[in-house]
Amino acid sequence: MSKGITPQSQNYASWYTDVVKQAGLADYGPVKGTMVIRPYGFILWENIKEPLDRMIKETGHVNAYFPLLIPKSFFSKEAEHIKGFAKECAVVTHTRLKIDDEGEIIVDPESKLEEEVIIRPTSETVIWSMYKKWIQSYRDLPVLINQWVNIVRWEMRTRLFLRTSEFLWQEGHTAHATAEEAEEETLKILGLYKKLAEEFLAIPVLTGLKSESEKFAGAEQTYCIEAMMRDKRALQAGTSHNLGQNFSRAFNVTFQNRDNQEELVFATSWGVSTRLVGAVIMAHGDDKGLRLPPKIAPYQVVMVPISRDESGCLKVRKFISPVLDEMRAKGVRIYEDWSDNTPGFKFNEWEMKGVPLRLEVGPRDIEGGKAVLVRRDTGEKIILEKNVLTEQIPLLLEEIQKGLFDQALAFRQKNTHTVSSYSNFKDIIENKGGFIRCGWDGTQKTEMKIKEDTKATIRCILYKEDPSEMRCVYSGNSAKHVVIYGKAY
RNA sequence: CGGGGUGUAGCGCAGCCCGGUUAGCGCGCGUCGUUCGGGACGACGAGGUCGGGAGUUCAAAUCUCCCCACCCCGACCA
Repeated sequence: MSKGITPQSQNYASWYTDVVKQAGLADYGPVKGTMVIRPYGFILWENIKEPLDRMIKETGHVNAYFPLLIPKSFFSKEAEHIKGFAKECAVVTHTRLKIDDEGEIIVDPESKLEEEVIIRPTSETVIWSMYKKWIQSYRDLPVLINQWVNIVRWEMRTRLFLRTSEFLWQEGHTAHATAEEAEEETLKILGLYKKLAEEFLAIPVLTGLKSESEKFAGAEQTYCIEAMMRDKRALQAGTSHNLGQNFSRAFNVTFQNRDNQEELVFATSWGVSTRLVGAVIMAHGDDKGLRLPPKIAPYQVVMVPISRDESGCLKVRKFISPVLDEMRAKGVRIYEDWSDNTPGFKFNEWEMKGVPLRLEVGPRDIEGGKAVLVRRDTGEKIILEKNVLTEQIPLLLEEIQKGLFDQALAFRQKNTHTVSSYSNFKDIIENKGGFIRCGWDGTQKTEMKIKEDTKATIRCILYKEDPSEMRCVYSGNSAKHVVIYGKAY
């Protein structure tokens, strides 16, 4: 247990906030619902972005930038879309301030906009207004554009990284000539997201389809990656939508096909956000703080010198610097903590910050030509000869990466229950928590009833699994889908 | 928007009932010294419109009224 961090078992929500603040990841901004991402948190986000951006580009997409401000009228074009987002749109109504007679700064009533603009809660509408201009022929397709931007969705209740009024994300918007191609794109991106989560964030995810009530406003189908946090709740970590022709119809985006016929284009959109940082925190963190996967950790190794005085520091430096230089040349991210805190303080501090490996170098090590390594994932202490460090540390980092994934996977498996009776379902949701795998008759009525009873929702439909042997856990009718139920963030 | 609560140093709080010295404590912060293999210690020090306004009073952090802000719990969301 760590000083100043509420244990997970006592209050998971407090644990989360404590860790985010004390590890220096983020802080609350001055406007309710806003978040300041501090450098340590931002490096983490950059390290998540970097591999995803690379994968997005490798699959033929290009980055661009569309404006933050969107005419209000655009939102009325797609009926479902506006229904979904209307309640959380920030609206710009005026363009300037002025100083009134009492010296107070007020909104200048004379600067009221003719047409109000909204701050993007997502960019489908602006993007499709532009695609209309750019797409005429099948030769213009596909359009494969992504953007890394901030968006605003006005929220009542906020939690750092998980739910804030403004957040950062990546949103891809593609246009295709056929429905098949759009579906293929939607799934391709889902695959990238899964790969990002599992290979880089070390978070195992389920992939599936959202139910009608949970899908994106304006989509035909929403695919998602869903992860289990350490409090056994589900976190939607990414979504990929097949928008069909809904937006091309709303914005009248057509193209001429090879047969000289006019057709509406097919669309997709997909995104992951800074919420992934929250996912990393909650999928791996323990009572000591963060546990970061080496691939995305801001620092992979922290070197803590143990020394009595200045000359001791010098000896440490002389002993270990060549090793550190060599590792840096191999691309290992290393932080050397020369601050004048005590070693014990530093151990706790860097454990809280989740650094995968700690390297301790003190007089005893120098004398024996060794160094002490401590793994953050297992707490295991390893003493190694100095001359094998450069070779061993990268291997250990790989092991830790894998170790975190394996732990998370084992945890999810242990907490996923296949059930066939509703009483069993309720018992597990109330008393044990976790994911429930069961049959669903596909009706909205069943979905609503279960939500009312238990607050659990369908996290995803396992569309690849065959439901023919199953019955609906609620109605007892033959199951239309195999689904995963859980309480969600 | 309905219910509950809190505003006092950077953070966390005590003091308020029952008005009365110079408003206090812990952490943090600064300087110096001793320390340093699991959250060190000592000395000295800096830091306050007591959320804001009005009122009662010889006297208000403390009593009265108004306002403001934020937090927690219930209907939405990546």
